[in-house]
Amino acid sequence: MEKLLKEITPKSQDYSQWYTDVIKKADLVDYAPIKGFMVMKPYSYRIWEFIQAAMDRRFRETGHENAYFPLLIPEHLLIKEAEHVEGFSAEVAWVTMGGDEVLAERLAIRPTSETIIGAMYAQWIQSYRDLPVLINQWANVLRWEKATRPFLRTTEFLWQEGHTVHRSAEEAEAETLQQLGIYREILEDLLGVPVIAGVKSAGERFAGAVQTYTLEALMGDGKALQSATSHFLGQNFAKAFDIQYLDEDGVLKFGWTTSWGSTTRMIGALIMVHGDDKGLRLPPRVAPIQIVVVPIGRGADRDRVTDWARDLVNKLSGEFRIKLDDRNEFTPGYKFNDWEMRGVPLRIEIGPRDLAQKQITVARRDTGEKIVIAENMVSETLSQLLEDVQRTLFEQAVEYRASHTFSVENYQEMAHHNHRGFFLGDWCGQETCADRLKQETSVTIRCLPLGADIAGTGCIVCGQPGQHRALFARAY
RNA sequence: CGGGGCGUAGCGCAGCUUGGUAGCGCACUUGCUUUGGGAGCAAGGGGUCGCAGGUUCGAAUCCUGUCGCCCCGACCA
Repeated sequence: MEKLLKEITPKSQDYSQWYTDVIKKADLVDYAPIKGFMVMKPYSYRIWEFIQAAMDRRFRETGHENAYFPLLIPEHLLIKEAEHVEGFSAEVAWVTMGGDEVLAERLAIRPTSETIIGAMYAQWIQSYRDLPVLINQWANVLRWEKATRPFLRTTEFLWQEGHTVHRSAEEAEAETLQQLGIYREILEDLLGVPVIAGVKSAGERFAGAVQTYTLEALMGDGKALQSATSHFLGQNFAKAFDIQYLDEDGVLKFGWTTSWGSTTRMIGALIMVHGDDKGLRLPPRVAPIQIVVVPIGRGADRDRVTDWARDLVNKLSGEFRIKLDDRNEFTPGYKFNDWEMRGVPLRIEIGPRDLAQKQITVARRDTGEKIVIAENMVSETLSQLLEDVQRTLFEQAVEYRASHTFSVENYQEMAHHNHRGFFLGDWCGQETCADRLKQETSVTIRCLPLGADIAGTGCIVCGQPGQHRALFARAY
């Protein structure tokens, strides 16, 4: 392997520093002049736009519509659902002044919108004929966090939050799971991030939810990242906000609500799952630039090669997100490293030799492999290669996860792996065991994977009969 | 909120111990030569040394305070 990039700290040396280096050097973000906030630069915002587009399409296909609710929530609304307030009170930012005037009631900057949306739904819903209500919102939210990291946890972040109301518990639960399925598609098929679907234990549940479903992904340092959540809220919010409808039988009933959200944190998952010591590796489906073309040559050769490369780019630009790097001030070697750092999936090199033989040389970012393609095969070979990179990145992530997932019969076994990785074990269901585990090892219950049966080896903490098969890990 | 680290040019740093009016590398500008894995030479531009007090003839350097950022933990997408 050739010399590593000087600007990026190797993952093995210091994973956090590696992450910080990559997000900066790949031109994804800049730190904002306010603690805990970041600027998403065009390169990362474009990735977010691809995620948005794919998700939005799936939401529409499943009958949802977008709407937009206010940024500010009056205090009296925020505190209506007791558990919910308790869960969020520590991280709410408040607006107390309007111009020079002190406000009569302080206004919360939304940490999430269940309350204000619930208040509106209560007014909109009268009859069973008004149900279901299936609305999604693309928005920013604010949570006053103590420790922040770009994408993974920032004070302000972008997300979508879906809020639905249903006539029955069954329908609401089905909605909750359906949306979880969409998140899974986005993470796995679009971002190439394999996830484990499960239900949160009571201690990890969303404040005010009856049931929280989650997708957990394994990062390159062996820590878990909660990558999307979907909540069945039962009638908790319906009762707090008086969301009632008159049913067919003439009886006034409370609706059943759900909420589900996913955030720019998914970009953090993307970076950590695929990145390597040379920088970012982007799956073609979300790569702002899928193919970069680097002309090589000197003097007259260079002009001929560049002209030819420009023609090629023009020809292919309808089909691919392709860019010609004809900057004269950098050498090819510099450009190779630069685009690798930024994670571009394929690089085309065109030099005098290629020109003479009517061929192009393609380098894959995922494997580093170089392939020579005849001119008349370029278009179809490139699309195949892009698909192959997309698939390979996902497969590599699946393999990494498989080799870092361990079944354990007691929690001491986790120490053999430095508490890094996914651990599957039986759990008795007692929060005291979960607390003790966390206290001693910083490992938490990420979820109870859907469809997983207990092994019968007893709770990994107390040894009592297991009630659930659980996925344990240290988490971001 | 605890622990650690750091604030000097756009970035990375040296200078501080022992005070004397700021330097190196990269980046940037111009010119020439270069280009199949981070090019070379030459000439340039750019800094109220985080901020505020204090000590001193004189402070990047010493003292006091303060603000900010990064990392690691505890709490949360």
